[in-house]
Amino acid sequence: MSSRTDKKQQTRQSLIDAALLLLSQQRSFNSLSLREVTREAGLAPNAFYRHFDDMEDLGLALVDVAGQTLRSVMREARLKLKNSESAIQTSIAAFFDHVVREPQLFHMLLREQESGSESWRRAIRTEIRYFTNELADDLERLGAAKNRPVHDPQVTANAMVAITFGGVGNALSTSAEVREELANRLALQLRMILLGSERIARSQSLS
Amino acid sequence: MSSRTDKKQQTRQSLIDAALLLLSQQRSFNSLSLREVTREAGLAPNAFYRHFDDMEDLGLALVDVAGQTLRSVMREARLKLKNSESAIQTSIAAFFDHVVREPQLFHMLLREQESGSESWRRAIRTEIRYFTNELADDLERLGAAKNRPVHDPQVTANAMVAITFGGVGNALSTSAEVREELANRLALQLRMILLGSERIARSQSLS
DNA sequence: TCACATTGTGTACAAGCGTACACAAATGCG
DNA sequence: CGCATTTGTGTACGCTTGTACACAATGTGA
Repeated sequence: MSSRTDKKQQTRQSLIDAALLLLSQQRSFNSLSLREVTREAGLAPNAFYRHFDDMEDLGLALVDVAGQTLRSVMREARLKLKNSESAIQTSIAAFFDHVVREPQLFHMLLREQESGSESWRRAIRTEIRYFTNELADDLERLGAAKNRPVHDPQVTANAMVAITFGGVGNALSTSAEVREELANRLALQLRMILLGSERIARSQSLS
Repeated sequence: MSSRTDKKQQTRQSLIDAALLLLSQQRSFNSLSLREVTREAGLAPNAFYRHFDDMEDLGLALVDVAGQTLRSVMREARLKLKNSESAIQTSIAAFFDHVVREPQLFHMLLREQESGSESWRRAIRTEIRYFTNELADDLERLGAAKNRPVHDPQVTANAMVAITFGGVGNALSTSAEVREELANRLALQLRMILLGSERIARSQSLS
């Protein structure tokens, strides 16, 4: 259709890509300057304003992208999950794989959860809550199916997500071997939570 | 003795205090400028160099302070812990109390764990590992005393710390009521981990 | 086709930054 | 005491930043 709006989306995307490229392990988003991003994208500084109000605005777009990819990864993992025994292991593996292969987005999510502006934090927590909710559903469903009850799926899922995100954060900055060790440790920790949750559920169903 | 070195320590501290003051919920450390800090401390910009090489250097000093206070809080909590039944609840309460009353230091720890330079991250992880080790010791000792075994205390403690730090991070930006709810949720989650760890320990001691 | 709206450029400016340098005041040591 | 060192100040610089303004190119709709 309109070749104009196409073009616009394209350069908008190039700004996003530029920001993502500049966003390395060591550089936080708000250490990026508007000029730097446009430079990387091969644009004049002023062109930025044709697409975003602000650097903060760009940041929100990034959070959005990160959330979408996160959800898509989860969906994939859930598909693989059906014909597998150890749900935890495969899910973690998928998650690690994705995050390690494309660390910038996830790392930004992790970092700006604590550092970003109020609106970013809200956006990020919404994404994480979304993630948590889906996991809670899974837990409840699988728990019922396998006759392994889960106490307060929401809280249980929240714990699992918190631990996973923290663990993955650590894993980002290490070698592949250490990473595998971390993945195993994480799996063990998740199992602890599940077992504990089950135990509480059982002890409560008695009374 | 030397009134000179005294004075020096004093203004050094004033720089640290100034940085801490500027470090609010919304401002990350590396958004602070050298000039800003000296301004807040009532000094000329150049005076900064008499005390620190760099802003990064100042940051390391802050991490150090944060680690010390964190450990002191833990020690206090451990004292209270001896004559109490529910170890988890009281520990969490102490931890929350401290962190909420003086959020800047802890929040910086949390935030720069992901955003800071390599050396900061190392420093912060060292502090956290320290914290984790002490908890692991406690777990093992208390577990043996109460005949409630703990599987791999290090890993168990790591999980508890990860969850606690994440939870406290959330708690920093909410009202007192929500905070109490979060504290309760956290306590439940920690209990899950402990129960799960115990379960694994028992099942392994059979084989 | 023609006028308008849109997207991007070039120039410019004021502000803030880190830091180099020369210097003042105070302190400590021989 | 007197000289050297230390701690802090004032000035000055070159650089980067965000953004305002005028303008060019180009696609769009009447």
